[in-house]
Amino acid sequence: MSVTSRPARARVGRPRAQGPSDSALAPRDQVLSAAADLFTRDGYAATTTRAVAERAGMRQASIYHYFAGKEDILATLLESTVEPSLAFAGALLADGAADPAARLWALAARDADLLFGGMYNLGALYQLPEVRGERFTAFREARNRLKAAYGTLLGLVATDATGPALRTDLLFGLVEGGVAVAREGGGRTARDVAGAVADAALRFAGCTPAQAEAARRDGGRLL
Amino acid sequence: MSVTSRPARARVGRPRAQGPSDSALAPRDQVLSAAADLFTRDGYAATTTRAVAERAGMRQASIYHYFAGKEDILATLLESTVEPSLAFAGALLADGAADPAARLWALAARDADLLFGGMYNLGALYQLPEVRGERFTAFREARNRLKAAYGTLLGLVATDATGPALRTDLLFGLVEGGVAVAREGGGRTARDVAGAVADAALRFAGCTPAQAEAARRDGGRLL
DNA sequence: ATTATCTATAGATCTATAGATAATGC
DNA sequence: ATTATCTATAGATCTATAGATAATGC
Repeated sequence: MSVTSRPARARVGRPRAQGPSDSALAPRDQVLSAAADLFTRDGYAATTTRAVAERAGMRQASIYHYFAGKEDILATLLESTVEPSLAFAGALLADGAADPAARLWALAARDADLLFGGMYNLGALYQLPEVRGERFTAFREARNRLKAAYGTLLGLVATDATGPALRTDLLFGLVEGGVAVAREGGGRTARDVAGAVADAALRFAGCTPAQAEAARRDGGRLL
Repeated sequence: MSVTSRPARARVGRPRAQGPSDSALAPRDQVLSAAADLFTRDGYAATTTRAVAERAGMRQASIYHYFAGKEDILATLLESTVEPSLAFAGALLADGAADPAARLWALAARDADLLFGGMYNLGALYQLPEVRGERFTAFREARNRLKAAYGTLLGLVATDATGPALRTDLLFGLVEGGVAVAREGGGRTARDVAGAVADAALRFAGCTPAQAEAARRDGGRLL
């Protein structure tokens, strides 16, 4: 969802039937933003292209000027969501000087923030049943690379190596499970939930309270 | 999904076009079973009533003999899934003699088994976006009662009372997050995952390894 | 008579395409 | 000339209902 700024005036092309948009987003990003809202709330199959277009302020057919089809919109959202987490994970893995527990905390905190700290609960997209489809293989591969980064850091923190793959999956599930927690509402900020998730990740990795405290402090500097 | 046994012969009513079913299930349960399979795999909106009926061995219109509509099928599945967990939780809460950590372990283990230990990954139903709809209020209320039971046991185990509601939500999310882990496959049995989830719940509650070991042993007897 | 099923279909979508149109750019 | 949009619609569904039918029960 690259937020391209829109030229202030001089809009080429036929005007919109609903009147001009007051959004600061480029039209393509208006579509993505509308789709993020609706897909995360109502799911992919239950969201019609008409609903996406209307929320973006244009007619149903007009979204095909920007996307080849409905699946293309979801694929774009998924890939642009996982990318920043993946880049951050790469940087953390390369930073051999920092404490592994601090790096794990930072990865979980940043990831949680990206998953459900924004305007939309983008992490909910990951759990849509449609994401298992072939069109989204590139996204799933990126997500697996992110999981591998969790696994590497977890291996550096937790010394007992019982079922490392399962432990990694559970840790990953813990972070992504924060999505459901954040969605419950309950008057909590996403930042609270993200922090609690990152703390739980340390506890899960077997840190003592003292170690966790230090990791949290040092991890905060890595953000 | 009450598994009513079917009379061995003497089938009243017009025969099925696809020939008689070789399932041991009553027709209504064949529909529920088919729907559980498809809803958990493909989601609710993406599953057509035709697909459910065909998998159940009958024609699309015939499922309306057993259910008022598509939503009714999902509501039935949801309610019958949460009920056993809720009954077990009630029994555990009443059992004041047993160690709280052992009871927490037992609740998580049993719940995980019900969520993803069966033939279908029924826990995936809980995360369908449609479940937030009004038709499923009764289910959501039952689920909140189950969450309250987790909260009560967690409060007895974990002495530090920082954000008890958030901690409960995270713990609940950890257990339900096991659904996604079990779905990944990876050659693990659901029982492995359920055990790992229950262990993680104890670690999350702040148990030391020695306490967790004892709780696991005693909790196993409560199942 | 009762039951479980069937066939047929109405009415309401939903996605994607075809082709027109109303702006600006040159 | 190029662009972003529009209107209109084809073709493919999908859910639910109406009413017929082929069994058993009495």
